[in-house]
Amino acid sequence: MARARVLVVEDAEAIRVAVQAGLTSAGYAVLSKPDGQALERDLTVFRPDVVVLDVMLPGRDGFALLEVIRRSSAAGVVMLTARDGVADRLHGLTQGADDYVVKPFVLAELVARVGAVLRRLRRTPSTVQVGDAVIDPEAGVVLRGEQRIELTATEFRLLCYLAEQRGRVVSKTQILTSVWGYGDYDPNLVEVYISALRRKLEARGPRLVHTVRGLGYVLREGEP
Amino acid sequence: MARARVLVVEDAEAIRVAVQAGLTSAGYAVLSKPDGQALERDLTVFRPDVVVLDVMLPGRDGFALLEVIRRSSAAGVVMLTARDGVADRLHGLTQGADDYVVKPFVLAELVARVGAVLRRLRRTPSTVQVGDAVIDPEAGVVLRGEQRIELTATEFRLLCYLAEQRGRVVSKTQILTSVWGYGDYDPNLVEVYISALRRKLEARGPRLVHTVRGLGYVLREGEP
DNA sequence: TGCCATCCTCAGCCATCCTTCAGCGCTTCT
DNA sequence: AGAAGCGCTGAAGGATGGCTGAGGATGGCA
Repeated sequence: MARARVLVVEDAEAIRVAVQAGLTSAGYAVLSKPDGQALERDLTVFRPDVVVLDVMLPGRDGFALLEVIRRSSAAGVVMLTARDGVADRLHGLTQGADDYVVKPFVLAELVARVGAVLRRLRRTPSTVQVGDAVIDPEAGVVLRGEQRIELTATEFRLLCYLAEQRGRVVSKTQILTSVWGYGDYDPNLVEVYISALRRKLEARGPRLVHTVRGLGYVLREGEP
Repeated sequence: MARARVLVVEDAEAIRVAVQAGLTSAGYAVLSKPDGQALERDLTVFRPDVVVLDVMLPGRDGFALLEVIRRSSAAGVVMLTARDGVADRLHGLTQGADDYVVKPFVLAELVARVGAVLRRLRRTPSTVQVGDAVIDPEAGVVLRGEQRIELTATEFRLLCYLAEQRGRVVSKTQILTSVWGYGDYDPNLVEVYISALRRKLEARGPRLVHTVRGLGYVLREGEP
């Protein structure tokens, strides 16, 4: 099942860590940042479905970032504000935030609000996550941590197939017919491409494509 | 643009009158009722864009009415609740209210929230921004930084399609059917127009139309 | 009618990718 | 221990996909 992605921008580390933990255990893929420094990059690379945004930030403040988000993505925005005044709450909503939470807040409430915004946007995330790798077949993007991985078309199709079947062992024959179509191909072709895929995907990080000798390959994190 | 319609369901007359006055002077067309008796009828006849709904009502309560609204209309819902507990707030959001206001509330805040919900529902960004480029399909204008870019009709339609699908890889076939319609066209046609588009759009500035070999093209800023 | 901008086709060039092959290491079976 | 089987990887050619300049066809406009 594909997970929705949430980007958290919050400078207070205690809160950031807590929010990350809460959202992660609620089943979201979370990326958290202490500031909006690389916001544009994060929006285009990580492509969050929802951004949780602190109002008070070093550098550009939350409202400035909100405008950036609105213009260059379709993500929902939940703002965090320490200021309780009606004026600020109005400001946040008027500027076009989808929702806001006043600090201090109950973690469960933030999680519920993120969920509500997602439901409202009726986003159906298409990405697959395995360990710290994110595969987005629509966008043609593969991430490992925050790093983009460049793959050729065939490598990408192979990875997408493994991602679709992740956790399941698939034979070379299955892979051949699914990725290369019907035709007379050498099983070694799969080996060659698995090899290339590993070289790129597992350059910095633990193994994700596991060999099951005599049976085939599995995509999953952790031990074979 | 036509005025947005707001239906208010609130049994306390003082509040109902105040809310009606506030929303009316904010430019909305308002219909107010003391209960949800004729709710179905009001939804189909008055066809509100947003319903302001009290949680505590004689007869069916707010949550029951919320379900009715969700089933038989596309209206947004702002709930009014006298109870301040987190449990109820979560309940309201979980049930699918678009927002809620806790009594007693500042009238201006309710108005702002109704406005926010409306904006959210109508969230159709007319312009798309990618990097320092702005594309306005309705106005037929393309900007790169401060500079206007002159495009031919076909180039513009191509760019608009890419902008619509920004961040997503689209194949030449998809582009052909979307921009040129059904017909027998050579995929090279797309290549020719991508080439022309790039010459104009990326004359002064980094690449925005990226080639994904074997898959198609993407419009996005930053790395391929 | 004649001009001009735009649209589409064609063909050559280049870079990259796909596929095959061969050799090596590890595991498993005799 | 030896042989056989399975999987991994580097190298290399041919094949493919993508880019671009040129030119004919089309249609609007004076």
